[in-house]
Amino acid sequence: MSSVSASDGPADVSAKPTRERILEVAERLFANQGYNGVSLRRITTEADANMAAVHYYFRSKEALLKAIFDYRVQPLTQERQQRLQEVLERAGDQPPKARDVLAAFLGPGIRLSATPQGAIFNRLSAICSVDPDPVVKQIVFGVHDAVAEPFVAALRRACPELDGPTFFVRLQCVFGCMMYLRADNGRVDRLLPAADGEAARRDYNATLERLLDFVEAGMLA
Amino acid sequence: MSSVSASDGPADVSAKPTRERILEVAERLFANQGYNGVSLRRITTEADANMAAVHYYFRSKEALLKAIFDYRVQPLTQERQQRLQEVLERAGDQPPKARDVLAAFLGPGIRLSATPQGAIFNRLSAICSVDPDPVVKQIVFGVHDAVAEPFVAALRRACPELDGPTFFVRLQCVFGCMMYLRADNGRVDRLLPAADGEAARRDYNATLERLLDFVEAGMLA
DNA sequence: GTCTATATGTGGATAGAC
DNA sequence: GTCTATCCACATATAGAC
Repeated sequence: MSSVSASDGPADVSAKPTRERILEVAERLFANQGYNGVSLRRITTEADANMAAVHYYFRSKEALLKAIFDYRVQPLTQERQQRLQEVLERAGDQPPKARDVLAAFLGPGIRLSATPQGAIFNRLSAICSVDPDPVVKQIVFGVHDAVAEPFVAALRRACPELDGPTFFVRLQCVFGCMMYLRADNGRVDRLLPAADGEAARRDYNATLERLLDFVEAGMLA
Repeated sequence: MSSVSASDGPADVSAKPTRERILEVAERLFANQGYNGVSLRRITTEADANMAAVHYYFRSKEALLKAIFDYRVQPLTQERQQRLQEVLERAGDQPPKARDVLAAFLGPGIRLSATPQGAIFNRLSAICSVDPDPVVKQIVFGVHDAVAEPFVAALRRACPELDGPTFFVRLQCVFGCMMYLRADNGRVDRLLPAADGEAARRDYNATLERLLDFVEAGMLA
């Protein structure tokens, strides 16, 4: 992203090295049309490169997707882990508050939508997390499992009164809410006044609070 | 589904007419690997037919997917509409209860998972609803919009105190929960004891109640 | 109605020049 | 490091025999 010269903006993409141009274009196209919906030909054409460059830099299409996720997920994971740690330290020996745990996990992802590039990755992440292709599934689940485990353990401690299957269903609901918001697939826009969707998207911070209100109430019901 | 002769079960698929064999196999394969992840060759091979039969009966791959949805969604829509009407009639001039509206919309879909064929269609429906392919999106959104609109209007009346953007986000959460449960993508199974997931899946009726507890609390928070 | 054979297009991957 | 040209597998769709 941050390249050698001061860039004029996302449009001035040809100033960056070929490898980064490919990464950016692939991320955007995958986010809009899915991994299997975009050909390497299309990516290289729009990145002002050629097919061979992909195999030179990434070896394969699959490895290109993996590179995108590795690059983007690392800072996300770090922030999540740090926030969770703070929550757990504040709680001391007591179980943490459900809302705090949820905020530590959901916040960094939702806040990504503050930047256009982050919003693109959010859509990519959400789309890939339900992609039926085992290649895609393995990459996405793999990069997220490490950070999801301590979060789930903390949330479990925050809701000790729930039985196992209930916690299972509710955790699915939490993932579903997060996924759907990050995917932002336009379904609800077809059913509600356009102004409401625009207002919600304008303030991602309020969106996070609204999401937390929803999932906190759901987990504590 | 209900064919001429008393079938021995889903394995005895060759007793049915070619058109129905293709429909069933395509539904199952699409549900597991997505529309673009399955070739007509694979479908016809497993349905004990050949490529040309698909074009004879359905004209194209896209029309085959549409036929699956038309066939499955019709009874679902009818049940949803009837339950919603009952809820509205019970409420009279008063706004309906949010939980009743949610139950009318979510119940028929979740209960589909009671039968293996229904569970397959639920996965298909969920996967396709986030499929980035515009062809797929148009088919799925199209068949569901008609029934979603009165449901959304009723839910809006049940939550009059929410401002527009908040209702927008919360409705996205409701769709996200429904979608994720119906997709049942195995993500949460990787993070929780296997017994909890199995127990939850065994009793789809309890799953529906757990889902309703979650989304009702979320909408009324 | 059901098949084989094939037309036609596009995908990922690679060889080899520069 | 970057390109052109090409290989090969597989996709949808269709023509035409039976």
